[in-house]
Amino acid sequence: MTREFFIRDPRTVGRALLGKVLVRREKSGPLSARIVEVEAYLGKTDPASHSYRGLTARNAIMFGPPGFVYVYFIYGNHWCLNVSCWPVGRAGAVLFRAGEPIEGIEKMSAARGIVLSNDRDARRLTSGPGNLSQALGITRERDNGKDLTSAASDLVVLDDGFHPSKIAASVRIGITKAAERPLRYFVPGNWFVSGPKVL
DNA sequence: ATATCGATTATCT
DNA sequence: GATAATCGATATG
Repeated sequence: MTREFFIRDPRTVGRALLGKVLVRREKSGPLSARIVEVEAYLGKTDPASHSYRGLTARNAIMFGPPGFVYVYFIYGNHWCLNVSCWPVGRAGAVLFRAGEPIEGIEKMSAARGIVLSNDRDARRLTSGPGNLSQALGITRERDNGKDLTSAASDLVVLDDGFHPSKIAASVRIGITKAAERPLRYFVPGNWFVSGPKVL
Protein backbone atom coordinates (compact mmCIF):
# COMPACT_ATOMS: atom_id res chain seq x y z
CA MET A 1 0.00 0.00 0.00
CA THR A 2 1.14 3.53 -0.77
CA ARG A 3 1.38 6.59 1.45
CA GLU A 4 -1.71 7.94 -0.31
CA PHE A 5 -3.72 4.96 0.88
CA PHE A 6 -3.18 5.94 4.52
CA ILE A 7 -3.57 9.73 4.19
CA ARG A 8 -7.36 9.34 4.37
CA ASP A 9 -9.85 9.24 7.24
CA PRO A 10 -9.25 6.19 9.50
CA ARG A 11 -12.82 5.05 8.80
CA THR A 12 -12.08 4.92 5.08
CA VAL A 13 -8.67 3.33 5.58
CA GLY A 14 -10.13 0.78 7.99
CA ARG A 15 -12.78 -0.43 5.56
CA ALA A 16 -10.26 -0.45 2.71
CA LEU A 17 -7.84 -2.60 4.73
CA LEU A 18 -10.32 -5.48 5.01
CA GLY A 19 -9.21 -8.20 2.61
CA LYS A 20 -5.66 -6.87 2.31
CA VAL A 21 -2.73 -9.02 3.45
CA LEU A 22 -0.61 -8.14 6.46
CA VAL A 23 2.88 -9.55 5.93
CA ARG A 24 5.78 -10.03 8.31
CA ARG A 25 8.94 -10.81 6.36
CA GLU A 26 11.13 -12.98 8.54
CA LYS A 27 14.52 -14.20 7.37
CA SER A 28 13.17 -17.72 7.56
CA GLY A 29 10.19 -16.84 5.38
CA PRO A 30 7.01 -14.78 5.35
CA LEU A 31 4.22 -14.80 7.90
CA SER A 32 1.00 -13.43 6.48
CA ALA A 33 -2.67 -13.03 7.31
CA ARG A 34 -5.67 -11.61 5.47
CA ILE A 35 -7.14 -8.71 7.46
CA VAL A 36 -10.71 -9.46 8.56
CA GLU A 37 -11.31 -7.06 11.48
CA VAL A 38 -10.13 -3.52 12.31
CA GLU A 39 -11.18 -0.50 14.35
CA ALA A 40 -10.87 3.21 13.56
CA TYR A 41 -9.65 5.72 16.15
CA LEU A 42 -10.25 9.34 15.23
CA GLY A 43 -7.92 11.33 17.48
CA LYS A 44 -9.09 14.76 18.58
CA THR A 45 -12.79 14.06 18.05
CA ASP A 46 -12.76 10.58 19.59
CA PRO A 47 -12.60 10.20 23.40
CA ALA A 48 -11.64 6.52 23.01
CA SER A 49 -8.49 7.39 21.04
CA HIS A 50 -5.09 7.52 22.72
CA SER A 51 -4.51 10.81 20.89
CA TYR A 52 -7.73 12.45 22.14
CA ARG A 53 -5.92 14.49 24.79
CA GLY A 54 -3.09 15.63 22.57
CA LEU A 55 0.50 14.69 21.87
CA THR A 56 2.44 12.53 24.35
CA ALA A 57 5.58 10.41 24.09
CA ARG A 58 3.49 7.26 23.63
CA ASN A 59 1.12 8.47 20.92
CA ALA A 60 3.55 10.62 18.89
CA ILE A 61 3.43 8.29 15.88
CA MET A 62 -0.26 9.03 15.40
CA PHE A 63 0.52 12.73 14.95
CA GLY A 64 3.21 12.03 12.37
CA PRO A 65 2.88 11.06 8.71
CA PRO A 66 0.40 8.36 7.65
CA GLY A 67 1.34 4.74 7.08
CA PHE A 68 3.55 4.36 10.15
CA VAL A 69 3.29 1.71 12.83
CA TYR A 70 1.99 2.60 16.30
CA VAL A 71 2.37 -0.22 18.84
CA TYR A 72 1.01 0.08 22.36
CA PHE A 73 1.03 -2.23 25.37
CA ILE A 74 -2.21 -3.02 27.17
CA TYR A 75 -3.39 -4.80 30.32
CA GLY A 76 0.16 -5.66 31.34
CA ASN A 77 0.19 -8.41 28.70
CA HIS A 78 -0.45 -7.56 25.10
CA TRP A 79 0.96 -5.58 22.20
CA CYS A 80 -1.51 -4.02 19.78
CA LEU A 81 -0.68 -3.04 16.19
CA ASN A 82 -1.95 0.18 14.60
CA VAL A 83 -1.18 2.25 11.52
CA SER A 84 -1.29 6.05 11.52
CA CYS A 85 -3.73 7.85 9.23
CA TRP A 86 -4.44 11.39 8.06
CA PRO A 87 -1.77 13.98 7.17
CA VAL A 88 1.02 15.11 9.48
CA GLY A 89 -0.37 16.92 12.52
CA ARG A 90 -3.77 15.24 12.47
CA ALA A 91 -3.88 12.21 14.75
CA GLY A 92 -5.79 9.07 13.85
CA ALA A 93 -5.17 5.36 13.45
CA VAL A 94 -6.53 1.97 12.54
CA LEU A 95 -6.15 -0.92 15.00
CA PHE A 96 -5.55 -4.35 13.43
CA ARG A 97 -7.84 -6.71 15.35
CA ALA A 98 -7.87 -10.01 13.48
CA GLY A 99 -6.59 -11.83 10.43
CA GLU A 100 -6.95 -15.13 8.64
CA PRO A 101 -3.59 -16.95 8.49
CA ILE A 102 -2.18 -17.52 5.00
CA GLU A 103 1.56 -18.22 5.20
CA GLY A 104 3.81 -19.29 8.07
CA ILE A 105 1.13 -21.05 10.07
CA GLU A 106 3.73 -23.31 11.72
CA LYS A 107 5.75 -20.34 12.95
CA MET A 108 2.68 -18.49 14.10
CA SER A 109 1.57 -21.52 16.08
CA ALA A 110 4.94 -21.64 17.77
CA ALA A 111 4.86 -17.91 18.53
CA ARG A 112 1.42 -18.34 20.10
CA GLY A 113 2.35 -21.50 21.97
CA ILE A 114 -0.50 -23.37 20.34
CA VAL A 115 -0.48 -26.95 19.09
CA LEU A 116 -2.90 -27.11 16.18
CA SER A 117 -5.29 -29.99 16.44
CA ASN A 118 -8.61 -28.55 15.26
CA ASP A 119 -10.30 -25.47 13.76
CA ARG A 120 -10.96 -24.03 17.16
CA ASP A 121 -7.21 -23.93 17.89
CA ALA A 122 -6.52 -22.39 14.49
CA ARG A 123 -8.87 -19.55 15.23
CA ARG A 124 -6.92 -18.62 18.36
CA LEU A 125 -3.80 -17.96 16.26
CA THR A 126 -4.76 -14.54 14.93
CA SER A 127 -8.17 -13.64 16.37
CA GLY A 128 -8.01 -10.55 18.59
CA PRO A 129 -5.44 -7.73 18.52
CA GLY A 130 -3.12 -9.18 21.18
CA ASN A 131 -3.15 -12.62 19.59
CA LEU A 132 -2.60 -11.29 16.07
CA SER A 133 0.38 -9.25 17.26
CA GLN A 134 1.88 -12.20 19.10
CA ALA A 135 1.50 -14.46 16.05
CA LEU A 136 3.41 -11.95 13.91
CA GLY A 137 6.02 -11.15 16.56
CA ILE A 138 4.91 -7.52 16.92
CA THR A 139 6.49 -5.57 19.79
CA ARG A 140 7.02 -1.90 20.40
CA GLU A 141 10.77 -2.31 20.56
CA ARG A 142 10.89 -4.01 17.19
CA ASP A 143 8.12 -2.29 15.24
CA ASN A 144 7.00 1.05 16.66
CA GLY A 145 7.69 3.83 14.14
CA LYS A 146 8.19 1.52 11.16
CA ASP A 147 7.05 2.65 7.72
CA LEU A 148 4.33 0.19 6.70
CA THR A 149 4.50 1.48 3.10
CA SER A 150 8.24 0.93 2.54
CA ALA A 151 9.32 -1.92 0.30
CA ALA A 152 12.35 -2.28 2.58
CA SER A 153 10.20 -2.83 5.67
CA ASP A 154 9.78 -6.28 7.19
CA LEU A 155 6.18 -5.35 7.99
CA VAL A 156 3.89 -4.36 5.11
CA VAL A 157 0.32 -4.52 3.82
CA LEU A 158 -0.21 -5.91 0.33
CA ASP A 159 -3.14 -5.99 -2.09
CA ASP A 160 -3.40 -9.37 -3.78
CA GLY A 161 -6.60 -8.46 -5.58
CA PHE A 162 -8.95 -10.17 -3.16
CA HIS A 163 -12.04 -8.21 -2.15
CA PRO A 164 -14.45 -9.24 0.62
CA SER A 165 -17.97 -9.78 -0.67
CA LYS A 166 -19.37 -8.06 2.41
CA ILE A 167 -18.22 -5.64 5.10
CA ALA A 168 -20.05 -4.99 8.37
CA ALA A 169 -19.72 -2.35 11.08
CA SER A 170 -20.36 -2.48 14.82
CA VAL A 171 -19.41 -0.72 18.03
CA ARG A 172 -15.78 -1.05 19.11
CA ILE A 173 -14.70 -3.64 21.65
CA GLY A 174 -13.32 -3.09 25.12
CA ILE A 175 -13.75 0.66 25.36
CA THR A 176 -15.72 2.77 27.85
CA LYS A 177 -15.63 6.19 26.17
CA ALA A 178 -17.51 6.92 22.93
CA ALA A 179 -18.62 3.31 23.22
CA GLU A 180 -21.64 3.74 20.96
CA ARG A 181 -19.76 4.77 17.82
CA PRO A 182 -19.85 2.10 15.06
CA LEU A 183 -16.14 2.23 14.18
CA ARG A 184 -15.34 -1.47 14.13
CA TYR A 185 -15.27 -3.02 10.67
CA PHE A 186 -15.15 -6.72 9.90
CA VAL A 187 -15.86 -9.39 7.31
CA PRO A 188 -19.14 -10.91 8.49
CA GLY A 189 -19.09 -14.66 8.83
CA ASN A 190 -15.32 -14.95 8.77
CA TRP A 191 -14.22 -17.47 11.37
CA PHE A 192 -11.28 -15.37 12.55
CA VAL A 193 -13.21 -12.27 13.55
CA SER A 194 -12.80 -11.84 17.32
CA GLY A 195 -15.48 -11.94 19.97
CA PRO A 196 -18.27 -14.36 20.78
CA LYS A 197 -19.95 -16.02 17.81
CA VAL A 198 -23.45 -14.77 17.18
CA LEU A 199 -26.03 -16.60 15.13
C1' DA B 1 -23.22 -21.25 25.67
C1' DT B 2 -22.52 -17.00 28.41
C1' DA B 3 -20.56 -14.67 32.50
C1' DT B 4 -17.11 -13.25 35.56
C1' DC B 5 -12.56 -12.48 37.01
C1' DG B 6 -7.42 -12.23 37.65
C1' DA B 7 -3.04 -11.25 35.47
C1' DT B 8 0.44 -7.50 34.92
C1' DT B 9 2.65 -2.94 33.69
C1' DA B 10 3.17 1.40 30.81
C1' DT B 11 1.17 5.59 30.87
C1' DC B 12 -1.09 9.51 32.40
C1' DT B 13 -3.47 12.30 36.23
C1' DG C 1 -2.76 5.65 42.31
C1' DA C 2 -6.07 4.41 38.76
C1' DT C 3 -6.80 2.93 34.46
C1' DA C 4 -6.65 0.18 30.12
C1' DA C 5 -8.21 -0.21 22.15
C1' DT C 6 -7.12 -7.99 26.14
C1' DC C 7 -6.84 -12.82 26.98
C1' DG C 8 -7.62 -17.19 28.92
C1' DA C 9 -9.20 -19.76 32.74
C1' DT C 10 -12.87 -20.97 35.55
C1' DA C 11 -17.59 -21.23 36.93
C1' DT C 12 -22.29 -21.88 35.98
C1' DG C 13 -26.84 -23.02 33.14
